[in-house]
Amino acid sequence: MPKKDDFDLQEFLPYLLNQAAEASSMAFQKIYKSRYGMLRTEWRVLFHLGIYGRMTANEIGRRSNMHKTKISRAVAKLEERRFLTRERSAGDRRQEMLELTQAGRTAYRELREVAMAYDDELAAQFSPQEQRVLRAALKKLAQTGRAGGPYL
Amino acid sequence: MPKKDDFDLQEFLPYLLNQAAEASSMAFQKIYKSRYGMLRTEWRVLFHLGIYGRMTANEIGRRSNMHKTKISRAVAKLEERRFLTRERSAGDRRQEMLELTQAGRTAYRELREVAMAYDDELAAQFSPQEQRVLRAALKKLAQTGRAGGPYL
DNA sequence: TCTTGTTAGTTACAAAATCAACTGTTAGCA
DNA sequence: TGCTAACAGTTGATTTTGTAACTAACAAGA
Repeated sequence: MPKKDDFDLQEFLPYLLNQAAEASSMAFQKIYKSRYGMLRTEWRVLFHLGIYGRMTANEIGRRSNMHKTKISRAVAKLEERRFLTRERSAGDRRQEMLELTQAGRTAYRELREVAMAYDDELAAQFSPQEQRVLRAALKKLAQTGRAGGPYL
Repeated sequence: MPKKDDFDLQEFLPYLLNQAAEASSMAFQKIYKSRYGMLRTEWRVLFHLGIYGRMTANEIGRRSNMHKTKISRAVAKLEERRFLTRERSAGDRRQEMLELTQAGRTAYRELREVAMAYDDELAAQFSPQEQRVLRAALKKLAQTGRAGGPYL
């Protein structure tokens, strides 16, 4: 019988995190995909504008850590669907201010309700203590490779 | 001043998990990509065979939760690079037994060392208690949408 | 044995992500 | 002013993924 290796893939954090992320994204994805035909990048842009209000594509990129080409395409899609408008900045004409339309805000609010309910369901599996530890740990891990975090 | 929305994207678990997963995968990805030209699916297949020994593509799929087309392509790539061999099963000639070659085992062992060291580094940010809570929570979340878990 | 249904794995095509090069604009400075 | 470098955002080419349809093999019952 061939010696079984003792490395446990299920304990390897990058792998485990990916499994958890994918599994927990599924149910939410089904909704924004089927209900609005959106992509992941699209709901993210929608949420950034819904939560923080007017901002440029660049700032969305800094906050969300998505590449600017992804954002550019997501913005184009959302504009096409009349969920947002762009306005070239007077001060710096390279950048455009993005802002949700009424329809965009409505979509955002609906999806936000779904997200909140879903998050509650996910979190309900854990004690308040566990939730705190989990969220704090995930935030730390999300800093991996950035200034201030390890591995850079 | 427009009312700032109170939904906190940084607390939304699917989003937070994704951020943590991506950030923490980066450093490891750099290594298997630059050193072996591998894709995520490829190191996963390599690891499954390295850890558990001979198995079929199908079983890798069940364990890793990757779609069979991804696995099929990863296996083809790994075979091309002479990291594994396939052998059609005598009992059921639809399936093929996959097994690492010597070169495959060497690559696996090297990457395993990297993975273990990296995981240690990541985990070092947390107390033993926090680590237990984190890993347990991630395993639960990874079950989301499966039989036995919520949302199905 | 024939039919029907299921399974393992592959392939073809469409959708999406990545990467590099591009446009137009601003900023710094000689 | 005129030159160069940097920056915001877009576009096009390539790579990777996802979806569906496919082949080949098995299984089970009429």
